[in-house]
Amino acid sequence: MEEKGISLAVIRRLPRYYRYLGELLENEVVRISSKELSEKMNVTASQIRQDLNNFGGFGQQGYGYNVEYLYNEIGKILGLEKKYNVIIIGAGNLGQALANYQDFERRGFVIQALFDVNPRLAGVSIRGKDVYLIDELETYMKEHTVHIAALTLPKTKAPQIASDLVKWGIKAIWNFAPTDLNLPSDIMVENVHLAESLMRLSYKLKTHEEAMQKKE
Amino acid sequence: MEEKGISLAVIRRLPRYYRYLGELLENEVVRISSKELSEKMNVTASQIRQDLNNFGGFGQQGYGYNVEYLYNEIGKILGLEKKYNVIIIGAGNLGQALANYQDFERRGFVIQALFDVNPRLAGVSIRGKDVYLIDELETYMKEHTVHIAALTLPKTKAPQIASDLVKWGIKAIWNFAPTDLNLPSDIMVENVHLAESLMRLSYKLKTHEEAMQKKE
DNA sequence: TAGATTGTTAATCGATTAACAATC
DNA sequence: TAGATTGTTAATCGATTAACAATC
Repeated sequence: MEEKGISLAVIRRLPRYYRYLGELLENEVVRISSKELSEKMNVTASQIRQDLNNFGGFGQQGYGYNVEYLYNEIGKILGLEKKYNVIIIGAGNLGQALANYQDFERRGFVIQALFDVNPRLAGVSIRGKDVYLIDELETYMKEHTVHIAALTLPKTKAPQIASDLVKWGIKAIWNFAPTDLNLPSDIMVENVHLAESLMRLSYKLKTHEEAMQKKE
Repeated sequence: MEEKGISLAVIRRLPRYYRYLGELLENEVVRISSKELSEKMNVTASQIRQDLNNFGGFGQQGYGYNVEYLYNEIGKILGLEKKYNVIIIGAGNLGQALANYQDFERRGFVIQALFDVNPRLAGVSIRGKDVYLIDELETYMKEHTVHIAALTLPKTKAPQIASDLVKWGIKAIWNFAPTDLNLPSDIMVENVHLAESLMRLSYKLKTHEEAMQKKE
């Protein structure tokens, strides 16, 4: 059942397929061909078929793909049929924003608690989730099963907390701090570097403007 | 001066180089070779040299790269010497988190105002930035120069607001709504799809766990 | 000058696209 | 059965790595 060496490029695209299929499902579309989907998504039909066939044959010749079936299969590939317990380290605006985001719970990511250095936040509750003082993190980790920790704290504190979390048994980190965490290779890390994203936008804008000026 | 067809892969890496060089600069490192940098960043020295040479020869044989000079040059490439006026559409937690993020202002992204549908938020001020009612957006756009709009609103509203913004002259959109915006090709869009990022983490976690079980 | 390291060309590797036989 | 569309192999394209001559 298990697959070897799926390329990172494919994995990056999977959630987008999943989103489009979810929308088709909402619109009660029953079947779709790789060609139709490719037109909606602005990719090639070939790529869709290649990507999916990394995981198995989900379609049917002459018919295409059953939307609901494919949606569920991609969900399984992404591990969305499981429940994950998530804690948020750093209860500032961004941490609170994540705690408030209902979409995550729908997909099986259950936010259990938040932690912050600020004693004024400790004891507060955000959407029914308690905020604890960061000092309580070690005890919490020992008493609960935590799958994922979201790091929404300043970059100065992120590396230390991350290695503590690893020590206390965390297996995956969703890192929003603008730094790279150098953790053992068996710890899964997904970075969200907002500043880098904004710089890419800036680059595009600048380059586009220069191209426009050239034309004139 | 202007370059043709820099690949997206290169552009994605530029902000990361910029970040590492910034840290070296803070630590008062004067020069660095592609080899040293490659070891810090976990990439090949070859790739660093290739990437940089897309934009010109910033180094010196036998010496390496001057950290400050290279930092500034990459900053220029990314368009960070310019000031950009940014508005945030959607003053919920995420919008407020962005408004509070000081790093952006440091890099020349000046958040000018927020907009929200919620009348209770209108009139409020976040870190000195006023929140306006969304109805005032059209007038605001006509009276101000706005370079970038960050969309931190529900996906149901994002496409409509995005096309309104285009109509009113926006040139770049930083999209946090979990949907693709289909805008004219001269509008620059950078997506931040948090749910997709989390799904990739879920995939990695699931795949890693399965690999572990297999070993046993 | 000798040593170091770039800039750049060539070789390799991987990912995307095209094509088509298999088959529903 | 004929038409459609997949699954998959082969061809192409692009990105990464290796190598080395240029040169500081």
